[in-house]
Amino acid sequence: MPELPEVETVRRAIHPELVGRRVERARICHARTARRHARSTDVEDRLVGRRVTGTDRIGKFLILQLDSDLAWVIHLGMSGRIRLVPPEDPQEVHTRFWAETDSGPSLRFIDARTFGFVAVFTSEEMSSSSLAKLGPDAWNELPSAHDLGMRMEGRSIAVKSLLLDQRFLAGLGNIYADEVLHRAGIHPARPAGSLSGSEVGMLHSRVRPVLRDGIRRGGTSLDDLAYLLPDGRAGGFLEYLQAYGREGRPCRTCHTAIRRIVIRARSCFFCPRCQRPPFT
DNA sequence: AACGATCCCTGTTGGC
DNA sequence: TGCCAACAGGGATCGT
Repeated sequence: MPELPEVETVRRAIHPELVGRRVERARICHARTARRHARSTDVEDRLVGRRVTGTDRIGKFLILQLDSDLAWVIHLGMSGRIRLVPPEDPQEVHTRFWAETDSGPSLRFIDARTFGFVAVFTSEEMSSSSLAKLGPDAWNELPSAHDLGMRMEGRSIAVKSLLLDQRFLAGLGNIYADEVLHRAGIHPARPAGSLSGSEVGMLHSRVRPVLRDGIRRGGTSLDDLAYLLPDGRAGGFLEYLQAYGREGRPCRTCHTAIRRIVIRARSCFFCPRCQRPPFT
């Protein structure tokens, strides 16, 4: 699934291709993809004629800054994919949005399950949108271990669920949360407030290295349906995962079989030996 | 405020 | 081989 490393990979790939380009044509092909606006044409009308001045990312939200103080916001959801292609390339199935630039590549948004969206926000709309509720970015603004510990204190919620809460920390999804917990040796069902100081320190210390490794490999491409790089290649982090999707396979540290449990309707993969369960 | 449950959506998978 | 229910999951929303 596209999480922080995947979105960051996309951002880095499209930055040199799109910054400075002007949008000449834009089309929402599936109304749900523009659901943050009253009408699909709001997205199209606001985009056409605008120039891309920069790129940004907050958590899993990709932001293309535009002139006229507008922000082009794209969320990949769970099956979203951004392609940069020559305008004459045939359209892929499940193309939900496209934009053509002046003498540059076309951006295509392909999203089979339509959990993703495309929006163009004014700065006022940005500050009242869901982006304003995001917690610190797990890559660019990771709080200190002390700060994280303070915010976990007294919380009964499973630490895995808290890591998925984008208001707590923005950018981790199901894959990277499991990877962080495995590398930190912490069981996903542990109440967040039950972690010792040194456990919070371990957790904190694994966040950026896991994200860094994911970004280095171009993210995780799970299957044909989901995330790919903008040039169509698959990300290479799948074979480096230690926990996610590895049920029954040996832990890379201790060779114990990885287990799968469900917490809050989310799969959690963990090593029962390296990640000790909570006392109950 | 904190937390859990439910819904959205559709390609894939597994059971019969 | 064909059919269909179950499954996957980020974020919004609602109930307790």
